[in-house]
Amino acid sequence: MADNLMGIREMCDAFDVTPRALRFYESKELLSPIREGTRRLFTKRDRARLKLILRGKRFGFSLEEIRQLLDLYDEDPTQVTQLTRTTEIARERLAQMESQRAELDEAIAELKEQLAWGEQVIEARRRETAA
Amino acid sequence: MADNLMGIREMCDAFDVTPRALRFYESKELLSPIREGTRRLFTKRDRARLKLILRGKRFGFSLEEIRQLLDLYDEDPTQVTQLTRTTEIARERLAQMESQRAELDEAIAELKEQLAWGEQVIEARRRETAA
DNA sequence: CGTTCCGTTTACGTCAACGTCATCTCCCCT
DNA sequence: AGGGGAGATGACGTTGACGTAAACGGAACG
Repeated sequence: MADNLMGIREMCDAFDVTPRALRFYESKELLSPIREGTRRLFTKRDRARLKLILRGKRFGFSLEEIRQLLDLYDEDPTQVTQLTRTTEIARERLAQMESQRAELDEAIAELKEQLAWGEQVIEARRRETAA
Repeated sequence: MADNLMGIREMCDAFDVTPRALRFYESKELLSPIREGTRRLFTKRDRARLKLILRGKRFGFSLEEIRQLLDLYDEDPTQVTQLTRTTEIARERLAQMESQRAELDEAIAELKEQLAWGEQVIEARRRETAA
């Protein structure tokens, strides 16, 4: 329970990322490990954030977008104005995501059509050859 | 029937791309317009290929992947094996896209939750202030 | 004490898919 | 002859997310 802190190597192994990536995320202010001298010690907060970072990446968000979402998660929620701003940002992102989803749906539908066409042609060829 | 050939401007207008893009595709060997002196003349083959290129891009293929598919296609468009390979690749891509969409849906749901939470907090604050 | 690791900083390199100049050549119009 | 466009050819710029190399510091091992 005392050992909340992880070195960079442990982090890399735990999350399958490179040290360079972690330093890079820190430089972009997505992580803020504490320093023991010059070395980085990652807290449980850093680990939670990294998890979200990696998930965001899988979703196709840019690091900058992820940073904004992270800020949304932990920005001081006592100020109504701040909170209002962050929900605005969230709503924008949501709109983007939904339009992205729509585009993706369209592409999927189109690709399926193509696929069906291709398979049909293959089938026809096979019958020709067989005859 | 004689005027199979299009200048670069016509191509751009017809497909809504920039001249730079067309030259770039040519440099990457995705297109090979004939030359009248120094000028490019795009054939019907180029137009067919460009159509495929743009579709490929909508599907999220890289230009390099598209080039390979195009090459595969005119290596021998009558061979079933080639067509089969293409549909295999397409199916893989489709799977990727669908999993991507699933993740996106998940992310949208989470973000919506966050949003609802934020708005609820704002509402509560407002009532506090009003009281 | 020397070597081997792990870690740090600084800084330049990379890849994709073009955008954006800067120049240059032709051709047409008046 | 002068001007205006369209098109061509370099060649450098851009953005995002790191990779990679250089040069250094401290700890641990034998």
